[in-house]
Amino acid sequence: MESSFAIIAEPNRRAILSLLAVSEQSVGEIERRLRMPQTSVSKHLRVLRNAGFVESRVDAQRRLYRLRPEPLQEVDAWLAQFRRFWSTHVDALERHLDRIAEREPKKGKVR
Amino acid sequence: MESSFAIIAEPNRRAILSLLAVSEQSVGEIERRLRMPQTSVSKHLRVLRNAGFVESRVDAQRRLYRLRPEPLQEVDAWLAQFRRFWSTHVDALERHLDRIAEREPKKGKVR
DNA sequence: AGCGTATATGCTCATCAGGTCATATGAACG
DNA sequence: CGTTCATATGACCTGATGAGCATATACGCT
Repeated sequence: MESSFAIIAEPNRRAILSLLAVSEQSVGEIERRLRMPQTSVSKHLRVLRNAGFVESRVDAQRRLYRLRPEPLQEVDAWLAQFRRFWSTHVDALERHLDRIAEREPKKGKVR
Repeated sequence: MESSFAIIAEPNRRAILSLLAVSEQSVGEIERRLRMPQTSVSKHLRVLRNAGFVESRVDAQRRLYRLRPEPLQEVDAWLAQFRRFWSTHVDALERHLDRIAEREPKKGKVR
């Protein structure tokens, strides 16, 4: 389970991360909110901790988990190479639509 | 193989996507550039096409593959919920360091 | 038609990850 | 100190998936 991408491939882990994005949570809280067996929550948290996505803090018998930003930033960095492509793609689409609009001004459907 | 996240969990598929981010490529070109067996490239491309990451165009015996933006944008949208957290986290860290610096000016270790 | 090139598909195998159940650890509190 | 609450860990099973190999399809050229 090396890459950060593999970690967030799992839907339950994404749900946990989304929860933690709001605020620090205990295992029990996650368990209740996601209606997921405690043992499963603990295992996913372990994976997330090993991969650096979360860190835990002890509060009596509870462990409070909070997010750590680095791995998600890594994913974000990988996505960056495609952002350039998105805009040019959108531009191309717009130009395409413009061409159609110029060539076929028959239908007056344009508001 | 539902989610876009599962698709990009595979390293070879990420490599293919990165290649296509530069420009349209044929299967053979991908095969050579990534030094990956053709049959494997074709299979990954199939997965990518089914998930909407790429589309193909026919050029004689070749198939030219190009990127499609939507699924990656979906991933980007999911990441958005954490961006807020990144900045506040950096701020918190800075405030924390500031507090330490003010409270413990004993050790002259600070440059 | 026949051959070479380019790509796709089907099959088998091995691996791995997640769910579940049982159980262990560990702290709080009477 | 024994019980209860909160969390972690280990074992087993099962399903999914990627690699590799063989083969199929399809186009172009002579």
